[in-house]
Amino acid sequence: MPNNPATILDIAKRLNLSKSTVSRALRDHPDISQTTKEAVRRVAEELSYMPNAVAASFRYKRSKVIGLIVPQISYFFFPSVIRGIEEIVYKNGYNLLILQSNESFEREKENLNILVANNVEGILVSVSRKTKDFSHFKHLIDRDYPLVFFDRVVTDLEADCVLVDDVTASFNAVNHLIDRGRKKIGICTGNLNLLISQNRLKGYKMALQHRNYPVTDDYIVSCEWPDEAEKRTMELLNTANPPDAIFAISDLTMSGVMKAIFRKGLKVPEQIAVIGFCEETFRTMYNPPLSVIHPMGFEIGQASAELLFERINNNAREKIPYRTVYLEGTLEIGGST
Amino acid sequence: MPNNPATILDIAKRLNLSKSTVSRALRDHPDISQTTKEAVRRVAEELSYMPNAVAASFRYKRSKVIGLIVPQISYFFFPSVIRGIEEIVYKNGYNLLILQSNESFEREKENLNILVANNVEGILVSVSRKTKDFSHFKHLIDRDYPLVFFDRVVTDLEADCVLVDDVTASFNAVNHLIDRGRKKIGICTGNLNLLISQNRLKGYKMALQHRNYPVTDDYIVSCEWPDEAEKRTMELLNTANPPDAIFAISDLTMSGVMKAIFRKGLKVPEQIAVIGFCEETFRTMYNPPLSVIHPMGFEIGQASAELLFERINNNAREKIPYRTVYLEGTLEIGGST
DNA sequence: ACCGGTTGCACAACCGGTTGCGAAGATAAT
DNA sequence: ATTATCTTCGCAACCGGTTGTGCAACCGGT
Repeated sequence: MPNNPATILDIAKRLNLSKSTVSRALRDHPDISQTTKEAVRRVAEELSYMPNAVAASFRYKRSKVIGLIVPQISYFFFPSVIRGIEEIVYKNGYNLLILQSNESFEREKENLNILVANNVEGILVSVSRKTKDFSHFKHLIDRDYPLVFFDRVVTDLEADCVLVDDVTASFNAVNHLIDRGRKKIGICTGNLNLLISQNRLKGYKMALQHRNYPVTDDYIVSCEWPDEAEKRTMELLNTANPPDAIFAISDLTMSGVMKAIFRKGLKVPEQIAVIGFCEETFRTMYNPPLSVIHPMGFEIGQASAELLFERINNNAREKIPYRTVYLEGTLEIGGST
Repeated sequence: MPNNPATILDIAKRLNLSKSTVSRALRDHPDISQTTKEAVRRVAEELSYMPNAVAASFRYKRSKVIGLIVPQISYFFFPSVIRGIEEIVYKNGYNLLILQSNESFEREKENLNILVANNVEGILVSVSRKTKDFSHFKHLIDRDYPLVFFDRVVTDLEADCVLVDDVTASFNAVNHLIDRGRKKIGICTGNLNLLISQNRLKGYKMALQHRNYPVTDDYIVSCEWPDEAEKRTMELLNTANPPDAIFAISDLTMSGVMKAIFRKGLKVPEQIAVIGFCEETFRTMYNPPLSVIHPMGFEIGQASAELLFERINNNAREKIPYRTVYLEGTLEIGGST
């Protein structure tokens, strides 16, 4: 049983005015007299009129909404990103439509369709780990649809991207572990389909090679979920020659790593050191607070939204060239190394 | 620089057909011949046609979108709720528009306007802790706009609500602490403007009275954010007669409580016991895993969405009476008590 | 040849807000 | 009094997809 919200026409009828006059009165158009404006506003209030944004955006293609697709809203990274995005979005007078792909390629494609079908003026995406085919994005980019990738960006596609310099940050993190005297350093990485996982693994390997440490697959575990991270880390800890330090590439993997360490009863950092990409809220949940690389969630959100608005607001004839923004993921030393 | 997406008219022109025929062909209407349907589908593919959902929803008021307003997407409770909601929403062929109020009354009102202005067919809300005036909700409910409150529900307003039986669950939690021999039980609660905080405090007090324990304000700390929870808990722990157990009413407060305990260097559960409303992912992040009351996030999400769809799909003449669904927050004993 | 029924499609209205254009009435300038 | 200008507002089109209605063309039966 829906409702009959008052329209602009209801106001017009009450005052024996035309639609256009009411519309202009509400938008404070100079053509309309002060008395009429006041009358219109009074009746609007009386009928508790609420403008139907869809009608206007439908006609003029300015929905004032931008869309966001994230793999999932859990833990602390993506919520931080969202806060960063919201800040910029609200500042520009826009609103944000949030969708989760739940790490599903199909859901991601469908979400993209939903956003386009709903006339959003631009889209921010962090791709799902299942996504190997990027044609659904390419279609939009080819049409100059404003689109910015962040964190989990895509390869082989000309587009705006915002991410931390993963290789360098990982290099620094592992270097730090070596500085602290760790000899056997493991890595708990995510799905290697993702560029971000590849790059963080690359930084890890580079650091080992740089310090003339051996690189062995035995110390590399790759996992999709915290459960799996816990399981694989536990297997690693149970080997004859377990690592004395672990680098976790995200808060999800870190969560699994820490669970395994807890269950194994190891002392951090005495028996095993731990470092990873973790937001402040997350790192301080542990005792002692973890040593981390700051994943820059908030800043990534801000930067992505800013890039997007540059594209949205670009009325110039010439196209903005595609840009990639790298943020520096700084090291924060806690008690876990 | 926007784009010119293909419309149904472009397809019609190419094939010398009318708009209506193309529309019906795409929707597989029986009136249209198989050959025409195939031709339409071929051209649609060729032009990479994407239907403009706004146009249709604008005309027929069936946007197939429902809106969600949460205070914030952090920690683990609301993400769980969102997963529960999504399950039901997708099953019904709808989509979900997520907005954060960021605990701001103004933002909440604005978000509500945005959702209505965007023709969502129903709204799910967990109110901000700043909200004391509920007239913005009342306007909608009076118009039979489908609206369901969950978790942080409202008082003095006839509406559908979904929440855990907070009084009973809290009663059980504190009872459990007493069973474990704790004598001085503190509570870290949230903003007492919220009914949920009031009820959880009520359950706490009832349990103490039930077991003939004194109820003193000295053991009651109320806080808005994890930072504040940490600070207030620390103050409590530093008093001459600190509690030997703390009941935290949410994962946010629990996070602060645990930080204070860590900083104070207390052993859990030897020196201090801890229990609270925490999702599984959160409770197992600690070592040992916490004793908790299951906050039923996923189930709350499911139940709220189901109530909402009952209202959305109700074409009957008579109105559905408002219902309140209570879920049981079961106790899960971990190592913290 | 006539009639009833079916098939396949076109026409036009509709949703609500915005805006270009035009026009009536008031006022000012000549 | 006539013309030019300004003020204030109405008319109608538009956005894109959906659907009620209508109507040719065709088919089969008598």
